[in-house]
Amino acid sequence: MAIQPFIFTVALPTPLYRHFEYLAPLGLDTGILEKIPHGVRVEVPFGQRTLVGFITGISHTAEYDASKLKPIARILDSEPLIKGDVLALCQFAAEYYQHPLGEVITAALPQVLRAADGVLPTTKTWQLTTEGKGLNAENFKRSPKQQAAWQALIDHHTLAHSTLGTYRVSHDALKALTKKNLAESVMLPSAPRDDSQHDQQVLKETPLELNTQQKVALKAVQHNTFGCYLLEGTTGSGKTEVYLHAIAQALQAGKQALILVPEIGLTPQTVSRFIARFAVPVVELHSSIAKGARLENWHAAFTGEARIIIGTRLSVFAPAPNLGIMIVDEEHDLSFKQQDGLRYNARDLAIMRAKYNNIPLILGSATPSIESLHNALNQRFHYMRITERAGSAKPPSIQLLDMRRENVHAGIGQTSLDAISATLARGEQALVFINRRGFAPALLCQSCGWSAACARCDTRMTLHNQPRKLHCHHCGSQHYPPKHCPSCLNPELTPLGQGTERAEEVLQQSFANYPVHRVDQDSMQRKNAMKELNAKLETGEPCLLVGTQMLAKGHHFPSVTLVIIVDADQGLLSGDFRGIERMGQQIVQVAGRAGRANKPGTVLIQSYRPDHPALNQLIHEGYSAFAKTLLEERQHTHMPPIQFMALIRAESKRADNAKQLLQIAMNTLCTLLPPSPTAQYIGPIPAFMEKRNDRYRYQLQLKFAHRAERGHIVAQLREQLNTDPLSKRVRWSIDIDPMDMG
DNA sequence: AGCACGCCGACT
DNA sequence: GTCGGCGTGCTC
Repeated sequence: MAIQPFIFTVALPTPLYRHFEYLAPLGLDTGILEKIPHGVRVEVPFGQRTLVGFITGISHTAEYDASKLKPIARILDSEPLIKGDVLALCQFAAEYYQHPLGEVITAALPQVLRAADGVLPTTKTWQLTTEGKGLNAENFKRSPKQQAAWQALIDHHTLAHSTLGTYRVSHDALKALTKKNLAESVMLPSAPRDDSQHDQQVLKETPLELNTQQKVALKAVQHNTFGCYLLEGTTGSGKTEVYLHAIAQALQAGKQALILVPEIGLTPQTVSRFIARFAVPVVELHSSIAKGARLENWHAAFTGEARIIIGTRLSVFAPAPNLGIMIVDEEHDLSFKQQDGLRYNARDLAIMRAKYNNIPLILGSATPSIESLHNALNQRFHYMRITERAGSAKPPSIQLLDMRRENVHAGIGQTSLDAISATLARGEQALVFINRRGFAPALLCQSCGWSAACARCDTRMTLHNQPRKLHCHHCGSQHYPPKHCPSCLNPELTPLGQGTERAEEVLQQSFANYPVHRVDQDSMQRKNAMKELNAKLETGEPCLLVGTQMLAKGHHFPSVTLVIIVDADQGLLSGDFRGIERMGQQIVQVAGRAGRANKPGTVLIQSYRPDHPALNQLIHEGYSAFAKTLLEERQHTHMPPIQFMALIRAESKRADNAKQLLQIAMNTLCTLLPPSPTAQYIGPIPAFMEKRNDRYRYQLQLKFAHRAERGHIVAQLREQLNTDPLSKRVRWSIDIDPMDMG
């Protein structure tokens, strides 16, 4: 009988939507080849370079011309790094988001392991040889130490060298067994999980008492089967306490918990709350953890040693062999959606992962996304609401200010200034929210109408004062402001509109006796800036906080009793159909910073459109009613989550290239599936900012009534578009379930 | 995506 | 004379 060749299919990190076939590495025998599991990393020659890929299949016949196959250079792992639910999740994501599998798997691994020289931390581990396994206790009658060692290896299969003491296994005995070729020590990449820890105490501190609504919510989650639980609770309602109780149950059952938080939400305080509560290993995974530590944390999750894993969106791919519960905190947050490359939504992938593992998933937010609300009202999610505030905290009183009737000083109304004055006089802290960094969003010549524009983008440049420079917030270019108008030579140029720097300046002048702290990207550059600020705020001394979004997320300011929202209307101006939803979420999130302690808070919302129905509904009936109305609107207009969108984006230095590619895409689409009420295509249309960073950007908006149809059509479109030569000269991408139309 | 090959313009 | 601009083609 002829020897059957081994053909391995390998997923590679290239934008080519195929798998590649390779011959077995040289010098390995059949017995070993047969046992190479899927998901193992391999180093392979690919054209002129070598890449790290992943085994996705083994067969004896090649689809590709067998004479052109090259052998695998080497096998990098003794066990797969991507397997089980994570592998399934990668496969799902690759298909759903139209991305090559090799790139998805590569993205799912920590940076260090994407390179061939990256390996898992190894530990010296003892195991029996085949010969050793074949023996029985009788063989050791005269050497009890060796018998004990042998018995321990029979019971546990492998023993990490560092744990010999705890198992009362003698090193000498093992050496003796090794000499007789009954045992051996190998460097294994992962320490096996110690199952004896299950009965150990999980809690380190006494949990807080839950109120009735929290108890109801917790009871609902007490299932160890798949289910999505939308937990809607205002800031300060004690959502986290519900998470902690639910996690405790999973831990007590010996399971792991995976918690996803927004990018900005992963503060040391968040992590320390988990560490304080639980007596189990907690690891965090996000971009500001150093590479080496990230590999260690990832590895601890991989072996099961880490029982709680907290991380940002990428952690939805974190390995966890024994997952018992997942949590997505602030599930409405935009940072769960990756905005380039593999454009996945970690919240949506979390649902899939919970399904694969048949475990519960809690989605928590004070301001649920319209998507999740839809699922909740649909009964696809369990809907739990906490309306009471935990402890004695009182909800803030919210007031809408009609700015058309206000005396305005640098964007801040007299009523607001009076309220700030009174707050400071009472010895309390106030927060002013302006979602624009810099001094002024425009620099204008009032005699001829010229304004400072970015040369690379279709936008005005923002004036910054420290130092005084014009910045483009879209491409990063900056230069000094001209001394006079370049068009009419007028020496007086006027900064137009309000940014955080100007608000800080004006407020510092008005309230000279109190400190004013600015919180934005620019002022928080320094590593410990936030920490230092928090220390100042914790004294409870009266002060003013001025800042952007940064103030609205994650951080708690317990002494703040007054919140001013300067530009509530800004969201109404954006072209995005989600603009109003964003505005509402932002207002509620910022408002939530007020009155968290026992002092009642006040929120003043400055608006030039105080009669806007959505804004009024939000303020008078609350976020839920507001969101329900938006959902009804989406129902009438067939927008997501009622229908399913895909965006084809294209950009190029020469405008017509991108436009032309999208025109080809449009024609292809119309051939694949003619437009109908259940499949609508718009475009090519210019993106929200047509020119950005010297590139012209266009898009095609696709809307389908059926999710599966979107999948089929977009997959075919992608395939056909890739055969067009123009597709190589234009940067283009497919965005499934886009979160913004920019 | 990379990387090589290949053909044309403007420099030491 | 070469250095380097980017169009084109290929990757098991």
